[in-house]
Amino acid sequence: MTPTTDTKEQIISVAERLFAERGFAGTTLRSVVSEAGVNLAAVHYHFGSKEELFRAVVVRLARPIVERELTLLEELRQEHEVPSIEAILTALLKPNLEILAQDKETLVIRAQFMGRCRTEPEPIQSIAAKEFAASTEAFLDMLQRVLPEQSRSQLYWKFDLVIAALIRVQAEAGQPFALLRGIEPADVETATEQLVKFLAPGMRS
Amino acid sequence: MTPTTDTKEQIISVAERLFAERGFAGTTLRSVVSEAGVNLAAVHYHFGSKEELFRAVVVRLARPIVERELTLLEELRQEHEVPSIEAILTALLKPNLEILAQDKETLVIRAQFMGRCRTEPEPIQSIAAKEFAASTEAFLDMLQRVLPEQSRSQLYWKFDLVIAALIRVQAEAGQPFALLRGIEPADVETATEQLVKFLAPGMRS
DNA sequence: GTCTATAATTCGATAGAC
DNA sequence: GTCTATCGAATTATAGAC
Repeated sequence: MTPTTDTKEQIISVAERLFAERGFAGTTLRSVVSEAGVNLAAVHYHFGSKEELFRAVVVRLARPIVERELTLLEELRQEHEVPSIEAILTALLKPNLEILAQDKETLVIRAQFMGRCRTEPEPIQSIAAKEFAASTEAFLDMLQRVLPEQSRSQLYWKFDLVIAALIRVQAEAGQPFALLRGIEPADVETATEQLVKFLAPGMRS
Repeated sequence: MTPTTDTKEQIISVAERLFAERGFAGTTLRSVVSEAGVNLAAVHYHFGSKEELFRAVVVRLARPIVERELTLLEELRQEHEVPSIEAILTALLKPNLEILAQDKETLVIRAQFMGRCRTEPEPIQSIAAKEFAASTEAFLDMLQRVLPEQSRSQLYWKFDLVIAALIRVQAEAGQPFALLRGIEPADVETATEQLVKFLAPGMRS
């Protein structure tokens, strides 16, 4: 590890937490560098601007999630001609909740950050959307194969509500009565199952 | 109408839209007064601070919705000892879709604003929660009577996902593939029914 | 790469004339 | 109630020494 990498990663980690807690506009670079223990100028040296720092946070978080989503979807396609709704939803939801549990300390932070990505004003939201939405069409196509009797527009708003539920679960993670309360992998497993159970019947109706 | 009321209402209306689009921290009072065509000092004269302006926006939006929610819930209570899940969800969702659909121009704005209320950092979120959550306990109690076998925390996160779905439907209203495309009473009726169908099975599971 | 110092702007809030 | 003018603080971003 070079000192550069340490500083960059340190900045990204703190920025991730503060963006998650306070949003983009609510987060100042001074608060980031203060908590990161680095100099203010380091942000502009390594990232160029506040906006590019946000992109760096998104990229570090989104890439492995989207990758795993597409992998699970491809596995599903090879195993079954027509998978179950539950299996498809699990392939969508699990990577999102799973990756949050890799590090106990950052679970809540990353969940909240992902929720923020969908609610930030432009052009911030688009920065996040480009990294996160790579798998959306793939999931819609798969759902259409399982539910051919439903119109595309019907699948569209239902899929939208699934994402809304996921985001809400992520954003509320760690709260007293939230679905995703804990930090153990078992909690993520349980949360995924319950969320699938909650959403799957509605997809069919 | 006194000039005072006009100015106050004008500020609230513009603030509602800008808070919805850019969030609390992302909205400057200067942008509000600029679009409202009033003086910067008028905000502090009428509301005292940016935070109190936010509260004024919340109050104007939330009060009639919460009132109608509680009315429908009370009617339900007098009609049936144990109402159906569908009836309860309808009492919750219909006022929200109904009121927002009264004016097409403000529909999306108010929906986005309601979404923001749940994602703003403290102390902003609490300001909104106090006005919106007046009916939350009533609905949770009613749901508990219909679903006594489910734990309170389970009902809590499920109720939370219902609200998340509602807000998403509102935010997407008017879009080509959205569930709520039109603003006619028939559209609201249909959207409510479909949304209830989507959510009710999950409440039982 | 990291630092200090500061430029250039913008913010919420206020004082005081009218 | 509404206005101009401005304060004091905070912001992003940069210049330049080391």
